[in-house]
Amino acid sequence: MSKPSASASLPPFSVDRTSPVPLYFQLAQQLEAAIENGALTPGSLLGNEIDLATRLGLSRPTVRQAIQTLVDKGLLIRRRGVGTQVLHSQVRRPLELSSLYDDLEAAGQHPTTRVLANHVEPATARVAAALGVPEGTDVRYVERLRAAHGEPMAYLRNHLPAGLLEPDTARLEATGLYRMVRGAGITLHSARQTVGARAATAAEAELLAEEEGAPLLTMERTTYDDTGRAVEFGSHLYRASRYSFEFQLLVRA
Amino acid sequence: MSKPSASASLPPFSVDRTSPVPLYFQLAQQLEAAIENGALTPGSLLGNEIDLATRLGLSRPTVRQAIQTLVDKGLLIRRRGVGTQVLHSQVRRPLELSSLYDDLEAAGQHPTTRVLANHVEPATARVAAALGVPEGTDVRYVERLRAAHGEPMAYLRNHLPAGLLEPDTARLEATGLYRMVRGAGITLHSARQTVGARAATAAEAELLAEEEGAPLLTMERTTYDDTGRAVEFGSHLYRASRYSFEFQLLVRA
DNA sequence: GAAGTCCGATTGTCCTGACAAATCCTTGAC
DNA sequence: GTCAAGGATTTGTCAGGACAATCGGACTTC
Repeated sequence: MSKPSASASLPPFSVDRTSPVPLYFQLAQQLEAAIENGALTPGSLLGNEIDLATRLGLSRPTVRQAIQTLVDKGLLIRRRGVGTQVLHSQVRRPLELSSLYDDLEAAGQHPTTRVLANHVEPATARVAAALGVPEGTDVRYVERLRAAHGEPMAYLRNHLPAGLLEPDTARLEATGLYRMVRGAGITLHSARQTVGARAATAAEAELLAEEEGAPLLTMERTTYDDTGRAVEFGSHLYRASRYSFEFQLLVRA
Repeated sequence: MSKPSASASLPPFSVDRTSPVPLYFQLAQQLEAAIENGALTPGSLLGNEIDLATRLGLSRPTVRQAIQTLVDKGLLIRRRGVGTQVLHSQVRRPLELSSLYDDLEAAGQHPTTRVLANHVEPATARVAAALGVPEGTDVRYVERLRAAHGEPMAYLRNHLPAGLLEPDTARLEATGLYRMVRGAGITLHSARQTVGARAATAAEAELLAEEEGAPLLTMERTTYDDTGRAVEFGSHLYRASRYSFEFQLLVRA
Protein backbone atom coordinates (compact mmCIF):
# COMPACT_ATOMS: atom_id res chain seq x y z
CA MET A 1 0.00 0.00 0.00
CA SER A 2 1.38 3.38 -0.94
CA LYS A 3 1.41 6.02 1.70
CA PRO A 4 -1.49 8.44 1.75
CA SER A 5 -0.84 11.46 -0.40
CA ALA A 6 -2.42 14.85 -0.55
CA SER A 7 -3.49 14.18 -4.11
CA ALA A 8 -6.83 12.73 -3.10
CA SER A 9 -8.00 16.14 -1.97
CA LEU A 10 -6.67 17.97 -4.96
CA PRO A 11 -9.13 19.94 -7.05
CA PRO A 12 -9.84 18.40 -10.44
CA PHE A 13 -7.39 20.23 -12.60
CA SER A 14 -7.81 19.93 -16.33
CA VAL A 15 -6.35 21.49 -19.42
CA ASP A 16 -7.87 22.42 -22.75
CA ARG A 17 -5.64 21.45 -25.63
CA THR A 18 -7.71 23.33 -28.17
CA SER A 19 -7.05 26.60 -26.37
CA PRO A 20 -4.26 28.84 -27.61
CA VAL A 21 -3.28 29.42 -24.00
CA PRO A 22 -0.14 27.39 -23.26
CA LEU A 23 -0.80 24.27 -21.24
CA TYR A 24 1.67 25.17 -18.51
CA PHE A 25 -0.01 28.54 -18.14
CA GLN A 26 -3.46 26.99 -17.86
CA LEU A 27 -2.20 24.75 -15.10
CA ALA A 28 -0.41 27.59 -13.35
CA GLN A 29 -3.60 29.65 -13.33
CA GLN A 30 -5.63 26.81 -11.91
CA LEU A 31 -3.06 26.15 -9.22
CA GLU A 32 -2.94 29.80 -8.30
CA ALA A 33 -6.72 29.97 -8.15
CA ALA A 34 -6.80 26.89 -5.95
CA ILE A 35 -4.33 28.49 -3.57
CA GLU A 36 -6.21 31.75 -3.62
CA ASN A 37 -9.60 30.28 -2.78
CA GLY A 38 -8.22 27.91 -0.20
CA ALA A 39 -8.71 24.66 -2.07
CA LEU A 40 -5.00 24.16 -1.59
CA THR A 41 -4.29 24.90 2.03
CA PRO A 42 -1.02 26.43 3.18
CA GLY A 43 1.59 23.86 4.05
CA SER A 44 -0.07 21.10 2.09
CA LEU A 45 1.89 19.08 -0.42
CA LEU A 46 1.08 19.29 -4.07
CA GLY A 47 1.66 15.65 -4.89
CA ASN A 48 4.62 14.60 -6.94
CA GLU A 49 5.18 15.97 -10.39
CA ILE A 50 5.07 12.67 -12.22
CA ASP A 51 1.68 11.68 -10.85
CA LEU A 52 0.32 15.10 -11.57
CA ALA A 53 1.62 14.90 -15.11
CA THR A 54 0.12 11.50 -15.87
CA ARG A 55 -3.16 12.43 -14.25
CA LEU A 56 -3.45 15.50 -16.48
CA GLY A 57 -2.07 13.82 -19.56
CA LEU A 58 0.88 16.20 -19.61
CA SER A 59 4.60 15.65 -19.63
CA ARG A 60 6.66 16.32 -16.58
CA PRO A 61 8.50 19.35 -18.05
CA THR A 62 5.17 21.03 -18.70
CA VAL A 63 4.03 20.46 -15.14
CA ARG A 64 7.38 21.67 -13.85
CA GLN A 65 7.10 24.83 -15.90
CA ALA A 66 3.70 25.54 -14.39
CA ILE A 67 4.97 24.97 -10.87
CA GLN A 68 8.05 27.05 -11.53
CA THR A 69 6.02 30.13 -12.41
CA LEU A 70 4.30 29.94 -9.04
CA VAL A 71 7.59 29.34 -7.26
CA ASP A 72 8.87 32.51 -8.91
CA LYS A 73 5.82 34.32 -7.61
CA GLY A 74 6.58 33.10 -4.12
CA LEU A 75 3.42 31.02 -3.76
CA LEU A 76 5.07 27.60 -3.73
CA ILE A 77 8.32 26.20 -2.46
CA ARG A 78 10.01 23.04 -3.65
CA ARG A 79 12.16 20.76 -1.54
CA ARG A 80 14.08 17.93 -3.07
CA GLY A 81 13.12 14.65 -1.51
CA VAL A 82 10.05 16.19 0.09
CA GLY A 83 7.78 17.69 -2.50
CA THR A 84 6.21 20.99 -3.43
CA GLN A 85 4.43 22.85 -0.67
CA VAL A 86 1.98 25.70 -0.59
CA LEU A 87 3.57 28.54 1.32
CA HIS A 88 1.48 30.14 4.01
CA SER A 89 2.04 33.67 3.02
CA GLN A 90 0.05 36.31 4.79
CA VAL A 91 0.13 38.52 1.77
CA ARG A 92 0.79 37.94 -1.82
CA ARG A 93 1.01 41.29 -3.45
CA PRO A 94 3.92 41.12 -5.85
CA LEU A 95 6.04 44.20 -6.28
CA GLU A 96 5.12 45.66 -9.59
CA LEU A 97 5.62 48.81 -11.52
CA SER A 98 2.49 50.46 -10.29
CA SER A 99 1.01 53.77 -11.17
CA LEU A 100 -0.51 56.00 -8.57
CA TYR A 101 -3.62 56.37 -10.69
CA ASP A 102 -4.19 52.63 -10.87
CA ASP A 103 -3.39 52.24 -7.19
CA LEU A 104 -5.96 54.79 -6.19
CA GLU A 105 -8.57 53.49 -8.59
CA ALA A 106 -8.05 49.94 -7.36
CA ALA A 107 -8.60 51.22 -3.83
CA GLY A 108 -11.91 52.69 -4.96
CA GLN A 109 -10.72 56.22 -4.41
CA HIS A 110 -11.82 57.81 -7.71
CA PRO A 111 -8.70 59.81 -8.43
CA THR A 112 -8.91 63.17 -10.15
CA THR A 113 -6.08 65.01 -11.86
CA ARG A 114 -5.43 68.68 -12.45
CA VAL A 115 -2.83 69.47 -15.08
CA LEU A 116 -0.68 72.39 -14.01
CA ALA A 117 1.73 72.34 -16.92
CA ASN A 118 2.11 70.46 -20.18
CA HIS A 119 4.70 71.81 -22.58
CA VAL A 120 8.05 71.19 -24.24
CA GLU A 121 11.18 72.64 -22.69
CA PRO A 122 14.96 72.10 -22.85
CA ALA A 123 16.26 69.40 -20.56
CA THR A 124 18.20 70.42 -17.50
CA ALA A 125 21.38 68.54 -16.67
CA ARG A 126 19.58 66.33 -14.19
CA VAL A 127 16.71 65.48 -16.50
CA ALA A 128 19.07 64.90 -19.41
CA ALA A 129 21.15 62.49 -17.35
CA ALA A 130 18.10 60.56 -16.23
CA LEU A 131 16.64 60.26 -19.73
CA GLY A 132 19.97 59.64 -21.41
CA VAL A 133 19.68 62.58 -23.84
CA PRO A 134 21.99 65.56 -24.38
CA GLU A 135 21.51 68.52 -22.10
CA GLY A 136 19.28 71.13 -23.64
CA THR A 137 17.37 68.65 -25.79
CA ASP A 138 13.66 69.35 -26.01
CA VAL A 139 11.69 67.21 -23.58
CA ARG A 140 8.05 67.26 -22.63
CA TYR A 141 7.26 68.43 -19.14
CA VAL A 142 4.04 67.51 -17.40
CA GLU A 143 3.07 68.77 -13.99
CA ARG A 144 -0.02 67.41 -12.27
CA LEU A 145 -1.79 67.53 -8.98
CA ARG A 146 -3.61 64.34 -8.12
CA ALA A 147 -6.44 64.20 -5.64
CA ALA A 148 -8.79 61.61 -4.23
CA HIS A 149 -12.14 62.54 -2.75
CA GLY A 150 -11.30 66.16 -3.40
CA GLU A 151 -8.23 65.96 -1.15
CA PRO A 152 -4.84 66.53 -2.76
CA MET A 153 -2.65 63.44 -2.54
CA ALA A 154 0.40 63.98 -4.69
CA TYR A 155 2.23 66.53 -6.78
CA LEU A 156 3.61 64.83 -9.87
CA ARG A 157 6.30 66.20 -12.17
CA ASN A 158 7.29 64.14 -15.19
CA HIS A 159 9.74 64.55 -18.04
CA LEU A 160 9.42 62.50 -21.22
CA PRO A 161 11.65 62.38 -24.30
CA ALA A 162 10.13 64.52 -27.04
CA GLY A 163 8.27 62.68 -29.76
CA LEU A 164 7.45 59.71 -27.59
CA LEU A 165 4.05 60.88 -26.56
CA GLU A 166 2.09 64.05 -27.27
CA PRO A 167 -0.36 64.00 -24.40
CA ASP A 168 -3.22 66.42 -24.61
CA THR A 169 -4.28 67.91 -21.34
CA ALA A 170 -7.79 66.51 -21.53
CA ARG A 171 -6.58 62.93 -21.67
CA LEU A 172 -4.04 63.56 -18.93
CA GLU A 173 -6.85 64.65 -16.67
CA ALA A 174 -8.96 61.60 -17.51
CA THR A 175 -6.42 58.83 -17.05
CA GLY A 176 -2.93 58.03 -15.81
CA LEU A 177 0.34 58.66 -17.59
CA TYR A 178 1.33 54.99 -17.57
CA ARG A 179 -1.87 54.03 -19.30
CA MET A 180 -1.16 56.53 -22.01
CA VAL A 181 2.38 55.24 -22.44
CA ARG A 182 1.22 51.65 -22.68
CA GLY A 183 -1.56 52.73 -25.00
CA ALA A 184 1.08 54.18 -27.31
CA GLY A 185 2.46 50.69 -27.84
CA ILE A 186 5.39 51.04 -25.48
CA THR A 187 6.08 48.03 -23.32
CA LEU A 188 7.46 49.00 -19.95
CA HIS A 189 10.27 46.82 -18.70
CA SER A 190 11.94 48.16 -15.59
CA ALA A 191 12.32 51.20 -13.41
CA ARG A 192 14.78 52.64 -10.98
CA GLN A 193 13.31 54.29 -7.95
CA THR A 194 14.54 56.39 -5.07
CA VAL A 195 12.26 56.98 -2.14
CA GLY A 196 13.04 59.57 0.49
CA ALA A 197 11.48 62.30 2.56
CA ARG A 198 11.86 66.01 3.12
CA ALA A 199 10.02 69.01 4.51
CA ALA A 200 7.51 70.85 2.37
CA THR A 201 8.37 74.29 1.03
CA ALA A 202 5.77 77.02 1.26
CA ALA A 203 4.70 76.56 -2.36
CA GLU A 204 4.45 72.79 -2.04
CA ALA A 205 2.51 73.07 1.17
CA GLU A 206 0.04 75.39 -0.52
CA LEU A 207 -0.52 72.92 -3.38
CA LEU A 208 -0.93 69.90 -1.14
CA ALA A 209 -2.95 71.55 1.62
CA GLU A 210 -0.25 70.88 4.18
CA GLU A 211 1.66 73.23 6.43
CA GLU A 212 5.08 74.52 5.51
CA GLY A 213 7.69 72.11 6.87
CA ALA A 214 5.30 69.17 6.90
CA PRO A 215 6.99 65.87 6.04
CA LEU A 216 6.56 64.80 2.42
CA LEU A 217 7.39 61.48 0.86
CA THR A 218 9.53 61.89 -2.24
CA MET A 219 9.85 59.44 -5.09
CA GLU A 220 12.01 59.71 -8.15
CA ARG A 221 11.60 57.17 -10.85
CA THR A 222 13.14 56.56 -14.23
CA THR A 223 11.23 54.05 -16.31
CA TYR A 224 12.71 52.09 -19.19
CA ASP A 225 11.08 50.21 -22.03
CA ASP A 226 12.15 46.81 -23.31
CA THR A 227 14.89 48.28 -25.47
CA GLY A 228 16.50 49.91 -22.47
CA ARG A 229 15.49 53.39 -23.58
CA ALA A 230 14.35 55.77 -20.85
CA VAL A 231 10.66 56.48 -21.28
CA GLU A 232 9.94 58.75 -18.38
CA PHE A 233 11.58 60.51 -15.46
CA GLY A 234 9.34 61.53 -12.61
CA SER A 235 9.86 63.52 -9.43
CA HIS A 236 6.89 63.10 -7.19
CA LEU A 237 5.83 64.42 -3.83
CA TYR A 238 3.27 62.60 -1.69
CA ARG A 239 1.56 63.79 1.44
CA ALA A 240 3.09 61.59 4.11
CA SER A 241 -0.07 61.96 6.16
CA ARG A 242 -2.13 60.35 3.41
CA TYR A 243 0.14 58.01 1.52
CA SER A 244 2.81 55.39 1.97
CA PHE A 245 4.42 52.79 -0.24
CA GLU A 246 3.60 49.21 0.47
CA PHE A 247 5.11 46.25 -1.31
CA GLN A 248 6.34 42.73 -0.96
CA LEU A 249 9.65 41.43 -2.12
CA LEU A 250 11.25 38.05 -2.52
CA VAL A 251 14.74 37.03 -1.66
CA ARG A 252 16.78 36.38 -4.74
CA ALA A 253 17.43 32.67 -4.95
CA MET B 1 26.15 31.57 -47.55
CA SER B 2 24.53 32.17 -44.23
CA LYS B 3 24.05 35.72 -43.11
CA PRO B 4 26.63 37.16 -40.76
CA SER B 5 25.76 36.60 -37.17
CA ALA B 6 26.94 38.13 -33.95
CA SER B 7 28.36 34.81 -32.89
CA ALA B 8 31.74 35.51 -34.44
CA SER B 9 32.46 38.07 -31.75
CA LEU B 10 31.16 36.00 -28.89
CA PRO B 11 33.53 35.22 -26.06
CA PRO B 12 34.64 31.60 -25.94
CA PHE B 13 32.17 30.17 -23.50
CA SER B 14 32.86 26.73 -22.13
CA VAL B 15 31.46 24.44 -19.51
CA ASP B 16 33.10 21.99 -17.16
CA ARG B 17 31.18 18.75 -16.96
CA THR B 18 33.19 17.47 -14.04
CA SER B 19 32.09 20.37 -11.89
CA PRO B 20 29.17 19.90 -9.53
CA VAL B 21 27.90 23.31 -10.63
CA PRO B 22 24.96 22.81 -12.99
CA LEU B 23 25.79 23.38 -16.63
CA TYR B 24 23.06 25.96 -17.15
CA PHE B 25 24.34 27.88 -14.16
CA GLN B 26 27.90 27.87 -15.44
CA LEU B 27 26.71 29.27 -18.75
CA ALA B 28 24.51 31.86 -17.07
CA GLN B 29 27.43 33.09 -15.00
CA GLN B 30 29.66 33.38 -18.03
CA LEU B 31 26.99 35.24 -19.95
CA GLU B 32 26.41 37.62 -17.07
CA ALA B 33 30.13 38.22 -16.72
CA ALA B 34 30.39 38.90 -20.45
CA ILE B 35 27.60 41.46 -20.21
CA GLU B 36 29.13 43.00 -17.13
CA ASN B 37 32.58 43.48 -18.59
CA GLY B 38 31.30 44.67 -21.93
CA ALA B 39 32.26 41.65 -24.02
CA LEU B 40 28.59 41.48 -24.92
CA THR B 41 27.58 44.98 -25.87
CA PRO B 42 24.08 46.30 -25.19
CA GLY B 43 21.68 45.71 -28.05
CA SER B 44 23.76 42.97 -29.60
CA LEU B 45 22.23 39.65 -30.44
CA LEU B 46 23.27 36.54 -28.62
CA GLY B 47 23.16 34.19 -31.58
CA ASN B 48 20.49 31.57 -31.87
CA GLU B 49 20.04 28.98 -29.18
CA ILE B 50 20.64 25.94 -31.34
CA ASP B 51 24.02 27.15 -32.60
CA LEU B 52 25.02 28.11 -29.09
CA ALA B 53 24.01 24.68 -27.85
CA THR B 54 25.92 22.73 -30.46
CA ARG B 55 28.96 24.96 -30.09
CA LEU B 56 29.04 24.28 -26.36
CA GLY B 57 28.09 20.64 -26.66
CA LEU B 58 24.91 21.27 -24.70
CA SER B 59 21.28 20.63 -25.44
CA ARG B 60 18.94 23.44 -26.30
CA PRO B 61 16.90 23.20 -23.08
CA THR B 62 20.04 23.68 -21.03
CA VAL B 63 21.01 26.76 -23.00
CA ARG B 64 17.46 28.06 -22.71
CA GLN B 65 17.55 27.58 -18.96
CA ALA B 66 20.73 29.60 -18.72
CA ILE B 67 19.28 32.39 -20.84
CA GLN B 68 16.05 32.35 -18.86
CA THR B 69 17.80 33.09 -15.59
CA LEU B 70 19.27 36.22 -17.12
CA VAL B 71 15.95 37.20 -18.65
CA ASP B 72 14.46 36.94 -15.17
CA LYS B 73 17.19 39.20 -13.91
CA GLY B 74 16.31 41.73 -16.58
CA LEU B 75 19.65 41.51 -18.40
CA LEU B 76 18.39 39.89 -21.58
CA ILE B 77 15.23 40.09 -23.60
CA ARG B 78 13.96 37.48 -26.03
CA ARG B 79 11.92 38.14 -29.14
CA ARG B 80 10.46 35.37 -31.18
CA GLY B 81 11.67 35.52 -34.74
CA VAL B 82 14.41 37.97 -33.80
CA GLY B 83 16.67 36.53 -31.18
CA THR B 84 17.96 37.24 -27.72
CA GLN B 85 19.31 40.72 -27.11
CA VAL B 86 21.43 42.26 -24.42
CA LEU B 87 19.43 45.01 -22.81
CA HIS B 88 21.17 48.35 -22.39
CA SER B 89 20.27 48.83 -18.83
CA GLN B 90 21.72 51.86 -17.10
CA VAL B 91 21.58 50.11 -13.80
CA ARG B 92 21.34 46.55 -12.80
CA ARG B 93 20.78 46.50 -9.10
CA PRO B 94 18.09 43.96 -8.41
CA LEU B 95 15.68 44.62 -5.63
CA GLU B 96 16.67 42.39 -2.81
CA LEU B 97 15.96 41.93 0.83
CA SER B 98 18.77 44.10 2.01
CA SER B 99 19.87 44.90 5.47
CA LEU B 100 20.90 48.37 6.45
CA TYR B 101 24.08 47.00 7.95
CA ASP B 102 25.13 45.32 4.73
CA ASP B 103 24.12 48.35 2.70
CA LEU B 104 26.26 50.64 4.76
CA GLU B 105 29.16 48.27 4.86
CA ALA B 106 29.04 47.80 1.11
CA ALA B 107 29.16 51.56 0.75
CA GLY B 108 32.31 51.58 2.85
CA GLN B 109 30.66 53.43 5.68
CA HIS B 110 31.78 51.29 8.61
CA PRO B 111 28.49 51.10 10.48
CA THR B 112 28.42 51.02 14.25
CA THR B 113 25.54 49.94 16.42
CA ARG B 114 24.49 50.89 19.92
CA VAL B 115 22.01 48.54 21.56
CA LEU B 116 19.44 50.49 23.56
CA ALA B 117 17.28 47.56 24.59
CA ASN B 118 17.39 43.78 24.30
CA HIS B 119 14.85 41.89 26.34
CA VAL B 120 11.73 39.74 26.26
CA GLU B 121 8.33 41.37 26.63
CA PRO B 122 4.67 40.53 25.94
CA ALA B 123 3.54 41.28 22.40
CA THR B 124 1.25 44.23 21.83
CA ALA B 125 -1.70 43.78 19.53
CA ARG B 126 0.15 45.29 16.61
CA VAL B 127 3.28 43.21 17.08
CA ALA B 128 1.24 40.07 17.64
CA ALA B 129 -0.69 40.65 14.41
CA ALA B 130 2.51 41.20 12.45
CA LEU B 131 4.24 38.12 13.82
CA GLY B 132 1.16 35.95 13.73
CA VAL B 133 1.27 35.03 17.44
CA PRO B 134 -1.36 35.51 20.16
CA GLU B 135 -1.41 38.86 21.86
CA GLY B 136 0.58 38.87 25.07
CA THR B 137 2.96 36.13 23.92
CA ASP B 138 6.54 36.68 24.92
CA VAL B 139 8.57 38.18 22.10
CA ARG B 140 12.08 39.51 22.01
CA TYR B 141 12.47 43.24 21.61
CA VAL B 142 15.63 44.78 20.28
CA GLU B 143 16.18 48.51 19.99
CA ARG B 144 19.26 49.83 18.27
CA LEU B 145 20.77 53.06 17.07
CA ARG B 146 22.88 52.71 13.98
CA ALA B 147 25.50 55.22 12.99
CA ALA B 148 28.04 55.66 10.24
CA HIS B 149 31.14 57.80 10.70
CA GLY B 150 29.90 58.62 14.15
CA GLU B 151 26.73 60.21 12.76
CA PRO B 152 23.42 58.59 13.72
CA MET B 153 21.62 57.21 10.69
CA ALA B 154 18.71 55.14 11.86
CA TYR B 155 16.74 54.13 14.91
CA LEU B 156 15.82 50.45 14.63
CA ARG B 157 13.17 48.66 16.66
CA ASN B 158 12.67 44.94 16.05
CA HIS B 159 10.41 42.27 17.47
CA LEU B 160 11.20 38.59 17.05
CA PRO B 161 9.26 35.50 18.11
CA ALA B 162 10.68 34.14 21.34
CA GLY B 163 12.96 31.15 21.01
CA LEU B 164 13.95 31.93 17.45
CA LEU B 165 17.12 33.74 18.31
CA GLU B 166 18.74 34.71 21.58
CA PRO B 167 20.94 37.54 20.53
CA ASP B 168 23.48 38.74 23.02
CA THR B 169 24.09 42.44 23.02
CA ALA B 170 27.75 42.11 22.11
CA ARG B 171 27.01 40.31 18.88
CA LEU B 172 24.23 42.71 18.04
CA GLU B 173 26.71 45.56 18.24
CA ALA B 174 29.23 43.78 16.07
CA THR B 175 27.03 42.71 13.18
CA GLY B 176 23.58 43.03 11.63
CA LEU B 177 20.40 41.31 12.71
CA TYR B 178 19.87 39.66 9.35
CA ARG B 179 23.27 38.06 9.48
CA MET B 180 22.47 36.62 12.87
CA VAL B 181 19.17 35.26 11.62
CA ARG B 182 20.77 33.65 8.60
CA GLY B 183 23.56 32.38 10.79
CA ALA B 184 20.94 30.60 12.91
CA GLY B 185 20.06 28.47 9.91
CA ILE B 186 16.94 30.38 8.95
CA THR B 187 16.46 30.94 5.24
CA LEU B 188 14.74 34.20 4.54
CA HIS B 189 12.14 34.07 1.84
CA SER B 190 10.08 37.22 1.54
CA ALA B 191 9.17 40.43 3.28
CA ARG B 192 6.37 42.91 3.32
CA GLN B 193 7.39 46.52 3.59
CA THR B 194 5.69 49.83 4.11
CA VAL B 195 7.63 53.02 3.55
CA GLY B 196 6.35 56.38 4.64
CA ALA B 197 7.40 59.59 6.29
CA ARG B 198 6.53 61.61 9.37
CA ALA B 199 7.85 64.33 11.60
CA ALA B 200 10.28 63.52 14.39
CA THR B 201 9.10 63.64 17.98
CA ALA B 202 11.30 65.35 20.52
CA ALA B 203 12.69 62.03 21.76
CA GLU B 204 13.39 60.74 18.26
CA ALA B 205 15.03 64.01 17.28
CA GLU B 206 17.31 63.75 20.28
CA LEU B 207 18.40 60.23 19.37
CA LEU B 208 18.98 60.99 15.71
CA ALA B 209 20.59 64.43 16.16
CA GLU B 210 17.80 66.11 14.23
CA GLU B 211 15.45 68.89 15.21
CA GLU B 212 11.98 68.19 16.49
CA GLY B 213 9.57 68.06 13.57
CA ALA B 214 12.31 67.16 11.08
CA PRO B 215 11.12 64.76 8.36
CA LEU B 216 11.96 61.13 9.02
CA LEU B 217 11.67 58.19 6.64
CA THR B 218 9.75 55.33 8.19
CA MET B 219 9.96 51.70 7.22
CA GLU B 220 8.02 48.81 8.64
CA ARG B 221 8.94 45.35 7.56
CA THR B 222 7.75 41.86 8.37
CA THR B 223 10.10 39.17 7.18
CA TYR B 224 9.09 35.58 6.54
CA ASP B 225 11.15 32.44 6.22
CA ASP B 226 10.60 29.72 3.66
CA THR B 227 7.87 28.07 5.71
CA GLY B 228 5.85 31.29 5.74
CA ARG B 229 6.53 31.86 9.42
CA ALA B 230 7.14 35.46 10.47
CA VAL B 231 10.73 35.83 11.57
CA GLU B 232 10.95 39.49 12.40
CA PHE B 233 8.89 42.65 12.56
CA GLY B 234 10.78 45.91 12.41
CA SER B 235 9.76 49.54 12.78
CA HIS B 236 12.59 51.74 11.66
CA LEU B 237 13.21 55.44 11.46
CA TYR B 238 15.80 56.90 9.09
CA ARG B 239 17.08 60.42 8.91
CA ALA B 240 15.63 61.70 5.66
CA SER B 241 18.55 64.08 5.35
CA ARG B 242 21.01 61.19 5.28
CA TYR B 243 19.22 58.22 3.82
CA SER B 244 16.87 57.17 1.05
CA PHE B 245 15.78 53.88 -0.43
CA GLU B 246 16.98 53.10 -3.91
CA PHE B 247 15.99 50.08 -5.89
CA GLN B 248 15.18 48.73 -9.29
CA LEU B 249 12.14 46.73 -10.19
CA LEU B 250 11.01 44.74 -13.18
CA VAL B 251 7.61 44.63 -14.73
CA ARG B 252 5.95 41.33 -14.10
CA ALA B 253 5.70 39.48 -17.41
C1' DG C 1 17.04 3.74 24.37
C1' DA C 2 20.04 6.25 21.25
C1' DA C 3 22.77 6.74 17.31
C1' DG C 4 24.17 5.47 12.81
C1' DT C 5 22.83 3.32 8.25
C1' DC C 6 20.14 2.06 4.47
C1' DC C 7 16.35 2.86 1.26
C1' DG C 8 12.37 4.77 -0.98
C1' DA C 9 10.40 9.06 -2.55
C1' DT C 10 10.79 13.45 -4.81
C1' DT C 11 12.80 17.13 -7.12
C1' DG C 12 17.10 18.71 -9.90
C1' DT C 13 19.53 18.34 -14.07
C1' DC C 14 20.17 17.02 -18.78
C1' DC C 15 19.30 14.86 -23.25
C1' DT C 16 16.85 14.28 -27.95
C1' DG C 17 13.23 15.35 -30.87
C1' DA C 18 9.29 17.75 -32.92
C1' DC C 19 6.04 21.24 -34.28
C1' DA C 20 3.90 26.00 -33.66
C1' DA C 21 4.06 30.99 -33.62
C1' DA C 22 6.10 35.32 -34.49
C1' DT C 23 9.24 38.31 -36.85
C1' DC C 24 11.97 40.03 -40.60
C1' DC C 25 13.38 40.27 -45.21
C1' DT C 26 12.88 39.30 -49.82
C1' DT C 27 10.14 38.83 -53.76
C1' DG C 28 6.38 39.81 -56.56
C1' DA C 29 2.27 42.32 -58.13
C1' DC C 30 -0.13 46.47 -59.01
C1' DG D 1 6.96 53.50 -55.93
C1' DT D 2 4.07 51.14 -52.74
C1' DC D 3 1.88 47.43 -50.83
C1' DA D 4 1.05 42.52 -50.21
C1' DA D 5 2.48 37.69 -50.15
C1' DG D 6 5.73 34.20 -49.02
C1' DG D 7 9.78 32.05 -47.14
C1' DA D 8 13.60 31.78 -43.82
C1' DT D 9 14.98 32.41 -39.09
C1' DT D 10 14.36 32.22 -34.27
C1' DT D 11 12.11 31.54 -30.06
C1' DG D 12 7.90 29.22 -27.69
C1' DT D 13 5.78 25.04 -26.39
C1' DC D 14 5.54 20.14 -25.49
C1' DA D 15 6.82 15.17 -25.19
C1' DG D 16 9.39 11.28 -23.10
C1' DG D 17 13.23 9.40 -20.91
C1' DA D 18 17.37 8.90 -17.90
C1' DC D 19 20.25 9.53 -13.98
C1' DA D 20 21.88 12.27 -9.84
C1' DA D 21 21.20 14.68 -5.42
C1' DT D 22 18.71 15.25 -1.40
C1' DC D 23 15.41 14.40 2.21
C1' DG D 24 12.95 11.74 5.61
C1' DG D 25 11.73 7.72 7.76
C1' DA D 26 12.52 2.93 8.93
C1' DC D 27 15.62 -0.27 10.28
C1' DT D 28 19.58 -2.04 12.47
C1' DT D 29 23.15 -1.91 15.70
C1' DC D 30 25.43 -0.71 19.87
